[in-house]
Amino acid sequence: MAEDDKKPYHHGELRAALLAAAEAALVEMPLEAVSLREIARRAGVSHAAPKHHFSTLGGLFAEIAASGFERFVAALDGAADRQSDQSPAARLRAMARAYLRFAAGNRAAYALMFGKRVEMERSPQLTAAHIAAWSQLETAVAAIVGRERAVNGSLLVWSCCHGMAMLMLESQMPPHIDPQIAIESVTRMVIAGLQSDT
Amino acid sequence: MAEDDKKPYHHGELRAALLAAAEAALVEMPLEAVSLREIARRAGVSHAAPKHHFSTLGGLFAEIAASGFERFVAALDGAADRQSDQSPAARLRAMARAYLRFAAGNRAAYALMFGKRVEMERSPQLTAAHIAAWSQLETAVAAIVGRERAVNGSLLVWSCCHGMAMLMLESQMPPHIDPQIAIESVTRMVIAGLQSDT
DNA sequence: CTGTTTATCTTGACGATGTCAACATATTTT
DNA sequence: AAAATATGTTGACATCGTCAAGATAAACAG
Repeated sequence: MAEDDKKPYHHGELRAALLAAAEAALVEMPLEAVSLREIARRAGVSHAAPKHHFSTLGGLFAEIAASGFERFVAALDGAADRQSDQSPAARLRAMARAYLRFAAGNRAAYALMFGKRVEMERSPQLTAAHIAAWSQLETAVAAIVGRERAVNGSLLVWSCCHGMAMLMLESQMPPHIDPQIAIESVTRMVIAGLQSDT
Repeated sequence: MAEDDKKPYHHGELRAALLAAAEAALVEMPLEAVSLREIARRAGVSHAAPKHHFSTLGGLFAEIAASGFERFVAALDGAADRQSDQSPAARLRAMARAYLRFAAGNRAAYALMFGKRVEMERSPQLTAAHIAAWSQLETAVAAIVGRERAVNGSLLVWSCCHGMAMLMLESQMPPHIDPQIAIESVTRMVIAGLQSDT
């Protein structure tokens, strides 16, 4: 109902508009180049307008990271649920695939979620989401190797997924590798490593 | 022989001093906070002095990344050589350990080497070092699984190491995990995954 | 040894940034 | 309707990277 207003002094939905503008900017330019002023510019407001909605640029980014975490956890949960009739190993593989698909499809959010740009400690919501994601994974791993080895096992899985995601996002993977095939192959080997004894 | 000079107009070793100041700054403050002016300040010169030695801040960082790569490749090579009488798997594990030790002991260099802060494409030397590191790893993996599977295998190892290194450096590992034990456990599982069939 | 050229460093400037304070305008509450 | 509050705008400040112009020392030519 507010799409055709010329230029109302009050935007009305500025908070949401800023988040949208930020996400749009984040797909078009590198993270470091996204400034508060740039976001304000894209939203069509003055450079200081965001102050009333986000105390700082980090705060805005933290909000994007938080919503990213929500979708992330949901994606992993969904992937596992869709395989609930399969073996624990199949469920874990589905989660790993979902992990990498999320990273590829939400590059900016992923970078904010796992980068140092937003300081996790500042937002209890963020740390909670982070821990939730971890224990989600740990549960899936425990179904395969038992609770005893779940800690180190989930670290293995997480490291692999995170590392691969980072290599992809920062385009540092060897160019001759097909991501799809690589994902299948690597997830298979990771699970084999999990299931090995010792 | 030049440590006690008062304030010679010409520094004499400014290029080296700037690199040293940058590395010092990088261990004391987050990467994004390290500015050219801060580096100049630490070196005791004016804010524009670095211009004559490094065209840009990125250029200075690129140099640090390049020297980091040299030490990195040497560390991996050395670790493998020291195990030359052991099995290929033992050699690869030694390399993985060396990888993570390097990351932990050269946080700033590692971040610059594998982050987006310095654009690899700009320096042929950097890309060469990067490729060298990869093929170094690929060779070690090929000794275990054959050349056929070496590509995907080395991606597995690299992803795990890189991911774990990143989690450590950005302090996003679950707090209750002992890094040393984790490294041993994860490298063992990774190699088991490599050796699994299919 | 003297004069000139060259490399290095300083100073001052520009536009851009994040953030704050002061002011303007709209919405909500009283 | 008036007052209080929320949400914009404008202007300022310090800091940043970078450039251009001047200052100073070193290297070099004769």
